Amino acid sequence: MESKTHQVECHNCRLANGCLAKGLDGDEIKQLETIISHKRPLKPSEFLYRQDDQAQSLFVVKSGSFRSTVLDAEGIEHTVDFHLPGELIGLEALQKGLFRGSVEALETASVCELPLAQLSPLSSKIPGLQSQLLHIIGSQFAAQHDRAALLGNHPASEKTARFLLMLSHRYSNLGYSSTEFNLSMPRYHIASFLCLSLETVSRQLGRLKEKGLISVQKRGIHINSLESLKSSI
Amino acid sequence: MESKTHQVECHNCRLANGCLAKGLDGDEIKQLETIISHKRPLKPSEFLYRQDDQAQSLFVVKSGSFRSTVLDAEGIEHTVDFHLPGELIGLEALQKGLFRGSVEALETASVCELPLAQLSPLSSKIPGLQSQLLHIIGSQFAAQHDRAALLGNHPASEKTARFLLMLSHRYSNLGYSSTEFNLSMPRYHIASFLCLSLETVSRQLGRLKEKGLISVQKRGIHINSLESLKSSI
DNA sequence: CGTTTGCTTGAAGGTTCTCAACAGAGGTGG
DNA sequence: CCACCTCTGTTGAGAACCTTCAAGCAAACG
Repeated sequence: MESKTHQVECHNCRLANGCLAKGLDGDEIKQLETIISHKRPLKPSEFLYRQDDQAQSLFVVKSGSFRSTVLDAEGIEHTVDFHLPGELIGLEALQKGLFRGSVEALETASVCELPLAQLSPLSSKIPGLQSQLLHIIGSQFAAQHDRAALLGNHPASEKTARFLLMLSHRYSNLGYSSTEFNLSMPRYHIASFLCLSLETVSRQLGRLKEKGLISVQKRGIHINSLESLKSSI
Repeated sequence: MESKTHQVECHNCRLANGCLAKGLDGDEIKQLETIISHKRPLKPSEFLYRQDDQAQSLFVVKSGSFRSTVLDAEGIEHTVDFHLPGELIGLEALQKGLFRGSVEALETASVCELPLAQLSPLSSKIPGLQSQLLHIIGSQFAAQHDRAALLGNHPASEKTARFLLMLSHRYSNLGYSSTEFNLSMPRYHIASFLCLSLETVSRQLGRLKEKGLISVQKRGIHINSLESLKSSI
């Protein structure tokens, strides 16, 4: 059952136009579908892959969300990023064929699998695929720039507000509400991502609530005014 | 004079085997050389490009070093990375054709210029070039994972030691000494990169010196024992 | 129904930042 | 040639911020 795959249908996937299939014609999409497979859905806290695993494939998040982590030399885990639907995972494996971090499902989640051995030749054959691949790679780098600005030298209050605004922006790009969403990760994962203690994150969310900028009910976040939240930074 | 270009000779460049030319045969290298140009060398603190500039090209550091920065929404500058010879710069522009950060020479420095419009078709034609391009992209992602582990949730003393070890490692990969090198950036750029105040960086370097782990003379760093420095973390 | 997990809140303590003064190097101009 | 200024780096003292330790609560789970 582990390796059972399902039929892939990029042409009626709602994510297709933020994904690799964007800009391809019907025939090209068919070729792409032949190399893509689906693994069975992952359960919460199940690993998609682990640091130092051999990498046969890249993955695109189809549903749910993921967290990627690295272990440093001392064995301390750092949360590098969260991944929402449509995002490409595993690019760091292009260097040596090894995954340089682990990726873990935060909730029930599914991915499309792109075998590296077939992706590269196919992208040489289909120019639109190659350019879309480079486009997506570029967005990942651009996102990392944004993340650097988010995490850099800011007090905890700003990091927390920026974190919520980043999620808001990403959900909005996916067609979801930009002011109302559920956090798919616990406080200590947010803390690890923002390089803060979990108590500080909890307190900062509390302060944003006190100020009337957001409403918080456990994992549920409601941003009362995007503008006020932005200007609070 | 601004746009004067010089002849490019990948085949006798000492960086070639960490660069795009790696694994290409003589004829393929010739094709690559036809699309690469050199700009005149940049002077210290001169910009290679600025945030939101139109991106026509990617760049590879040929000599000297660079610093890349982002401005956040509030106009605060963050140092995202330092770039040493052999490293590819500008990948974040693959998304929208705009540079998402600025890149500034830290000293007299030169680059090879790779026009995007010609790089993509050429890499379709030369499979070895495409795979080497993906390989380099992969190393950039891998490096970002390492950076996350460097910067994440550590006290200032560890960040500083890790920073020196990272530079040591990178210089060593370039064939330079891993224990003796000159910092090409002032303390406040290190501080901005590590998310610390410049005074804290200065004090931490002082403490590493007091402990006998390193010698510091302005920009000159000598690591007395790599092992001791590592185990001090 | 007890245990575990996630979250909140309080108090104390430590780390880092800010403000400030100072010193040396390098460049400029009189 | 020297005075002057700027830039860079060091060092100190106090304040602010964040972390750690601790206790308590609610919801989820077996």
